[in-house]
Amino acid sequence: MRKLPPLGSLRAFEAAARHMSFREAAIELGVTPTAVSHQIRLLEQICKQPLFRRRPRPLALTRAGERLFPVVRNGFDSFATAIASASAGVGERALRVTSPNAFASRWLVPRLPKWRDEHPKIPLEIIGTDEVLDLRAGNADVAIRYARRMPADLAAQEIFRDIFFPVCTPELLANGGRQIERAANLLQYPLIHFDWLNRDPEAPTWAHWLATARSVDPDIPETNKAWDLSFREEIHAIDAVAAGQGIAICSDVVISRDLKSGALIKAHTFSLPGYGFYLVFVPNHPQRSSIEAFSSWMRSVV
Amino acid sequence: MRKLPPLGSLRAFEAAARHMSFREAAIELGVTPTAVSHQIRLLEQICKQPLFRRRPRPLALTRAGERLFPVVRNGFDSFATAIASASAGVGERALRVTSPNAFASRWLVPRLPKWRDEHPKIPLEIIGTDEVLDLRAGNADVAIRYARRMPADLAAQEIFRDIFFPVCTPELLANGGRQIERAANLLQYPLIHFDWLNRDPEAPTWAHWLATARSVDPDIPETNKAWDLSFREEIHAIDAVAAGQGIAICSDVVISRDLKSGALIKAHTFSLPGYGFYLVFVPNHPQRSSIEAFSSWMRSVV
DNA sequence: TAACCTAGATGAGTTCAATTCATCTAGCGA
DNA sequence: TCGCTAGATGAATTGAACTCATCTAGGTTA
Repeated sequence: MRKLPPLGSLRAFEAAARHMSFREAAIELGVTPTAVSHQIRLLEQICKQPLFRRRPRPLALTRAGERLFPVVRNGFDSFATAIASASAGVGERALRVTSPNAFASRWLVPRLPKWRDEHPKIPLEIIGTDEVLDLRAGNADVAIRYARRMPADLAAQEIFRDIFFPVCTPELLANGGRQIERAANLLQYPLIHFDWLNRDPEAPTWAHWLATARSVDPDIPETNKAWDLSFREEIHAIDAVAAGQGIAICSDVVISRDLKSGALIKAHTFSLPGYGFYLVFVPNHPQRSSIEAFSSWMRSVV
Repeated sequence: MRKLPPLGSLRAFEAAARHMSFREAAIELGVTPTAVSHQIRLLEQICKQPLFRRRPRPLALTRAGERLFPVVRNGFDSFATAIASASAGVGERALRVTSPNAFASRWLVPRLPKWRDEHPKIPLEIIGTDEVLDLRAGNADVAIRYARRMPADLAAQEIFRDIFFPVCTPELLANGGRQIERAANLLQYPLIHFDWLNRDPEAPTWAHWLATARSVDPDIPETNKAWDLSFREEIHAIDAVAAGQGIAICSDVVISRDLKSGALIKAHTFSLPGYGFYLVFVPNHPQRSSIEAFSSWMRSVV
């Protein structure tokens, strides 16, 4: 069984030994010399022998004191270093943001220069992954989570909700880039699909879009065709669309810049509801103010 | 400037990390789990990040916690070892007694078996030296000091006062071992001298003894002869006397056993006052009870 | 050599950081 | 689904740490 003395007594001892003066130790510790004297006396009682020779002056360590001093000093040095290391950079440390790949690529990364302009002192580190990282384990500071509902296990804020509709390059369309009026006409073009990780039957896939659009427009024929081109990840489907390879059902949020620039267009007016983008973080996170700044910026940036 | 957190918080953290349980840490530290929780939270605030992941169970260290834990554990281990080493053996440690050489040889050492009989649990370590060892520096626990007056700088007790008179073996004397009546007759024998460290003009040397005895017995001739044989240390002079090489002015205390056994005799009745034997120790010495036992024993042992 | 100054000691009284208590929450297992 | 358990929260309490008043010893200076 490990037995430790009151640690305050070690603190007083070490400071007095370093300064070889109770008075100076007291100044360093922000107490009176008497407090130092009491603590050292306590430690001497525990050790059952003197650790300092007080008389005659000057103060000197006894043999036992000399043996103990470097052990305590080195221990405290290592504590101070480790604590400084644990808390260092937290203020200066980049805010680590984890986000689904598509959102990181199409929404976040293109807007980073605007973040840097607005918040030059808060560097961001972007961790693009479709995996859900454990924030409590410290793997990231803040997560952008794409979910149907507000996550309940951590602090969360809703930033956006998106909708899904057919998207392609203007050049792809035979009508000179104007929106298609009859949904059935979409079937003349290659349909690009991507997987949804959660296997939600209501996820806005082509199959779901077509089935739902048919209730509004009975002209859409029943078909086994669900897609012509399929990708595992959303970001790759978007890349294929942008390369003019077909039409995909895309999130209006993720491709908002492409829509605004005209690089991509809404191929048909009918849309399906998507999910929400939530900013998620550990409650009372030390970088809370940076997180709040990031949240506000996300809501306002165009 | 080195900056340390409240050490109690490190204590709680380390115990919780070792047990990977706040509850068990609390049991070890003898506090409630709440106290552990508060301390760890305080430390996390200082580090500006979590050190433990509480949810979901089981409790786990964060990355920062993992980095801090071995540093703190190792530091505390080294403290506990050093403190145990500083206090170990103090209770079991021999009482270190420093004494003038002559007293150690002729008085103390021959009586050690009696000490062992009476106090089997208190071993003695005898440091025979005519040097004055610094008790405050922990070089010895208790000193037998031979001085004219009670030492004032430390706790002291007078044990004996001695007197000095001519001493020789019975075989040395031409009259069959009977005491010499006329002091002048002593001059027919080799006079053995030893140095007094303190150069006291009233120290009981042959010169002083003869000068003082002459005021009582005018028959003692003026003489330049101060000694025939001289030694640096008292113990060597006594050894020469015991070997039948002459007569020395000796302390009745130091050679009390030799006088009692008849190995040495008082060569003449005239005596000079000596000094006192004082037992000296650091006030509030941890082995105070052993010191008191030693003091009592010295006074009573024959 | 005496007076003054300073650093550490002693012990009673005071203070505040550490701790407890009462209550709540979340998640784990039966 | 319910009961149990471990950790969290915050106000109230406690006791170790600290201060204050006074003393002592020794170091320096005039």
